[in-house]
Parts: sequence; structure tokens; C-alpha cells
Amino acid sequence: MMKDKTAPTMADVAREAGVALGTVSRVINGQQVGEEFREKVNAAIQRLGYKYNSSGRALRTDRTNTIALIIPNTINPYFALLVHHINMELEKRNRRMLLCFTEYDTNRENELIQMAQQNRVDGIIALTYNPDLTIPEDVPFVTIDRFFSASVPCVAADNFGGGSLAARRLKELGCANVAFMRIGSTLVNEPSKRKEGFVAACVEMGLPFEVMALEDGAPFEEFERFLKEHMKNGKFAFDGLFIGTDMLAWQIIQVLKKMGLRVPEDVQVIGFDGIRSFGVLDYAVSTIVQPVQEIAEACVSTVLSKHLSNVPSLICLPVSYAFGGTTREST
Amino acid sequence: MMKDKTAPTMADVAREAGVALGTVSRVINGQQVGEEFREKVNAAIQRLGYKYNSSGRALRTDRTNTIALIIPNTINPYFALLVHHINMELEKRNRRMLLCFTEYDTNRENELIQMAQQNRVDGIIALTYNPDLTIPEDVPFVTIDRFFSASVPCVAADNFGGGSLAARRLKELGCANVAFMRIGSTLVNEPSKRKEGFVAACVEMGLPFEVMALEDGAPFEEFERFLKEHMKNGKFAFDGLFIGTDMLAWQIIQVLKKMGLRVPEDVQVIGFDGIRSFGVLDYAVSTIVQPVQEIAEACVSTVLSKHLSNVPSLICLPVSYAFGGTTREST
DNA sequence: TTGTATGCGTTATCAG
DNA sequence: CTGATAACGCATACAA
Repeated sequence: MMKDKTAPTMADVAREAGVALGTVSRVINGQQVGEEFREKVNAAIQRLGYKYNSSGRALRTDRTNTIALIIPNTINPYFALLVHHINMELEKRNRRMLLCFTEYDTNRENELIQMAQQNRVDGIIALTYNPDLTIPEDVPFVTIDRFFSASVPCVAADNFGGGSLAARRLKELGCANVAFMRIGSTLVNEPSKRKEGFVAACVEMGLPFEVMALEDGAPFEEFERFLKEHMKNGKFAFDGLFIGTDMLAWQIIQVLKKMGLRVPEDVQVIGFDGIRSFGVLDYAVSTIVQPVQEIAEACVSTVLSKHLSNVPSLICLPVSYAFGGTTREST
Repeated sequence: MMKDKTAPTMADVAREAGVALGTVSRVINGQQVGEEFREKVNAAIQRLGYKYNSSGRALRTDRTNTIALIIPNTINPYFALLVHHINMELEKRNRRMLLCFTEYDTNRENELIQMAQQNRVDGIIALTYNPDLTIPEDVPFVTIDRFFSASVPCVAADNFGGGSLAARRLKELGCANVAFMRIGSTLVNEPSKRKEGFVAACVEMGLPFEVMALEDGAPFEEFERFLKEHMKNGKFAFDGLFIGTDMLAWQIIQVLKKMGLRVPEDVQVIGFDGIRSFGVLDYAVSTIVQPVQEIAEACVSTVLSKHLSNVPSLICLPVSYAFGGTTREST
């Protein structure tokens, strides 16, 4: 159980097999080696139960085969999904994941980047909010949902298109008065475009709309107040709501129900993200689904690409609509 | 953006500061160093933007300050919670997490243990199902929810107590005919005791009960069949259900509703795990809550403890009941 | 207290 | 195609 009796090294294997150290290395790295030598080495490896030491390799090659993922947490189901798919994509490519949580602490975001660099990760994938994020120059860096500059690749869903899709869908479903609601950081990032897309589509279609946006930290009661203000003698001003995230949509729906409104009969609600109950069951609400798998694939292949210079600086992936019980039909 | 211009090393810092290599190392590791030297070194570190290379340190000290967490996935909200709290506990102790997903693949469980050892992690925390798991001898190993032997520490919630608590609570809430339902691996692990505790309490209280247990892979329809079989002329045989997990409880409740039964008016349901909607909102169902934070703390402090030999081999942590809308009252 | 020198396990360069 | 040997960056035992 204790970590004392030092593990066998390549030198041990070489001695056991009666060959040179370099030969063992070559066998392990699958390079050209004479058949008889290869067999002797493999036999010795078996006998000794040798496992190569990646610290030594990392020091020598300056590659760890490890990617750091910096993300707020894994409690939010969307982040949990992202972590999962990114890890799977890394696994496919035989890379490891160093997982770092920021808990939305902007200082920690920077600290974790430093830490990841000390650990000589081969790349960093980060979903952050710090307006003054220090982006390292000497390690491949990919951001999610946030565009910095053309020199740092950003992967995101088509948030604008998603907002627009939500508006069009609500109209198709018969809505005549809609509203957009969100709470989030003041930072302008890709998810900010959910509103833009929604507004643009409403304007284009001539669909009357309102926008209710709160900053992080604002009390939830502000939403309740907003909703109640739009309730006049038992009649609600909106028959369709597009909410910035599925989680907020869920919360809003609870309020609507307490106000005596039925969802989707009286008000139809569309969220954003594509969260399922318990991760795998039905969609929690009708929603614009982020293509998490594709986002993960894009992040990983980008961060691992040899020449980051000729990689697109903004990878925008298509979203889709999914029925989750809070709209009037599934399609 | 590319990873070429080699980062400054301790030797560079030493040269820049006009001191010896060892002195730099001592400053960095916070050992006794003369004030003037310390300042010179720190200044040089700043000037060069030096960050120590943990590959070098790992090779030299045979410690990586990294713990591997081996777990099925992070899509299941309970696992997501576990990952989160374990990571936070590691962070507190200045350790990193290497996250590995098994996807319930028993072969991969063993492979990941090998991989973690190659990566020279300082310890492994694992939640696995392989009946023939190869537990490494030379690295601290802690398991979650599964007891192997006295020599490998296991951390788990008090599953037996939780089952018993569920039975007692259902009785307090007025139930007269109850059932336990679960689906899971045939492996006998700590969660298996949920049934034992439930049955024991029912027997002790003289509460009539039935048990419906399915093996992993069985079709969900079996549960539907079971429920419908117990529906005789509009009357359901049970007024209380204890379900092995919150997720299954949620699924069962959908079936009950489709059968025209009201929850909690006609049937009260208690799940297990303590899952909240979107990770942070209300409990998804009334539930026996696992003390995830405490489980995480126990895993981390155990895996990092110097002498695993005098550590308890089974750490069993108390659960609690929480109202989640599927029982008739809170508290 | 500081400087010097060695070796951790590996890969890569050179000779043979 | 194989063997010997020199780094990689760091911590530490030992010398000053």
C-alpha cells in the first residue's frame, strides 16, 4: 500500500532482457527493432511488470499528453455535459484531462492558467468570465463561448441563430406577444448573442417583444416582479417566453405556475442549452440544444492541432430545437 | 502560440540573479534563505516570468501532487456532484485532479488504473464495478461505495441506514403498503444495502412490503409491468415506494402519473441520492440525501494520508431525508 | 547559509 | 539495427 519499493525502470528491463537501454525505449515506442530483441524486451517487461514513467518522458520530451480544462464547475448540468464530452474526445486521442474548477472566481481563472502551465500541459481549454484574462502565449489555448481575438480560437454554438430560431419557433407555435429573459454576467460573450438573434428575428417578423435582462447577483425577485407587472386582471401580457438558459426557464416556469398560469397552455416557454433530466432522460424544458458533442470535438481537435495559426478563430456550431413539454407541440 | 521558445529554467533564474541553482530551488520551495538572496531570486523570477516545471520536480521527487479520480461519467448528476466536491477538496490541499471516465466499461476500469500509475499519480480514488478489479499495491487507493477488503479503504454513505430511514419515514407519513424498486449491477456493493436496510426496517415495524429488483440491462418495461400488475380495479396496491435512486424514482413517477395515480396524494415516493434540479434548485424528488461533501472530504483525506495502514477500512457517513415534493409533507 | 554536483527515467544523438 | 551516452529541470546530499 505504501509508495516505497521503487518501481522497475527501463534500465531494469534492459538488464533483465540483456539488451541496451535504448533498445527498450525503442520497443516501447514502437520503433524498428529486431524481432528477437523485441521479444526479449517484451518478456522482460512482463516479468518485471514494468510500466513506463511518464514523468521521465515528460521531462525529456516536454509533452505531457495532458490537456487542462478550466470551467466553473460540474454541478451545472451543461458544464457537466461539456466536461464529459471533452474528456471522451481526449480519451479517443489518447490524452488525459487535468480538470480545474473556477467556481466563477475570476482570479482563480488566471491562477489556474498559471498552474496548468507549470504542469506543462500540452494545451488549455477554458470557459471563463474574467475580463482581464491572461492568455498564455506559449501553450495552445482554446476558449469556449467567448471570443478574444483572431489569435485565440473560440468554439461556440450558434447563439445568434439559436435566439433567432427560438423566436421563429414561438411564432410558428402561435405566439403573438413574446419576451426574452436572462440573467448573466455583464461580459459580452457568445451567449450574449442569444438575445440579439431573438430580437433580430422578432423585428424581422414584426413580432412584438420585450426584453428583461438582469445582471449576475440581482435578486431573482426582480423576475417575479417583472412577470407580475405584466399580469393585468388575470391576463398575462405574453404568450411566449424565450429564456437565456434552461435552468432559468425552469425557475421562471415555477413562478408562472404559482401565478396560476399554465405552461404550455397559457404561456409557451423555450429555454437554451438542451438540459435533460438526470442527464439522460427527457429535456427539462423545450429548448435550443447546444451541440455539445460537436463543441467538444472542435475544442479538442483545435487545441491539439499542430499549427494553431491556420485554424479558424471562431468555430460556430449549429443548434437545434427540441421539445421538452413547455411548448404546444413536438413537431 | 506555438510551443517553441523554451521556457526559462532554474538555471536561467540563477544566472539572472547571480546566485547558485540550489539557492533558486530553496527560494521556490520556501526554505531558509538569506533575505538579500531571496530578493534577488524573486526579482529574477519576475523578470524572466519563470514558472517551475513540474515534470522535473515529479521526476526528482516521485510525487506529482495529482490524484486520479476514476468514475463512470459526469452526466449522472450524482457523479457530477462527487467529481465537483472531490476536486474542491483536492484544490484545498493544493492537489490536482486527473479525471478518468469508465463509462461503466469494466475493462477500461482496469486500464485506467494502469494509466494512472504510469502517470505516477500520488493516489487513486475509484468508483468501479469490475468484479475482478486489479487494485494496485504501490499507490494509495480508495474506493467509493464498494468494499474490497480491510486493506483497501472504502468510503460510502450509510446505505443501510438510508434504506431504513426511508421505510420509517414512509410509515410516519402514513403508508401501509410499501415496495422497494431498483435496477443495478449484480455486484454486491454498498448501495446494495439500501434494500437490506429498507427490508429490515419494514420487518421490524411490521410494515408489509414487496421488493422489485432488476439487473442492469433489463428493459424498463419490466417496471411498468410490475406497477400495472399491482393496479386492481383502479386501486394501487402500494401507497409508498422507496426507489434505489432518484433518477429511477423520477422515471417511475412518470409511469405512475400515466397510470392515473397522483404523487404524493395516492402514492408517496422516496428516492436516494439527493439530486437537485439543475444541480442547485429543489430536490427532484423526496429523497435520502448522500453527504457528498463529507464523502469527498473522506476520500481525499484518506487517499492523502501518510499511513494508509492505520486508516479505517470502511468509512460510513450518515445520510438524511429531504423533502422533494413526492411525499405528503416536508420535515 | 550558499555553492556544487549528482541522479531521478526517459528520449535522442552518435558511433559501431 | 543496436549500444553507449548525453541531456531534460529539478531537489538534495555534501562541500565550502
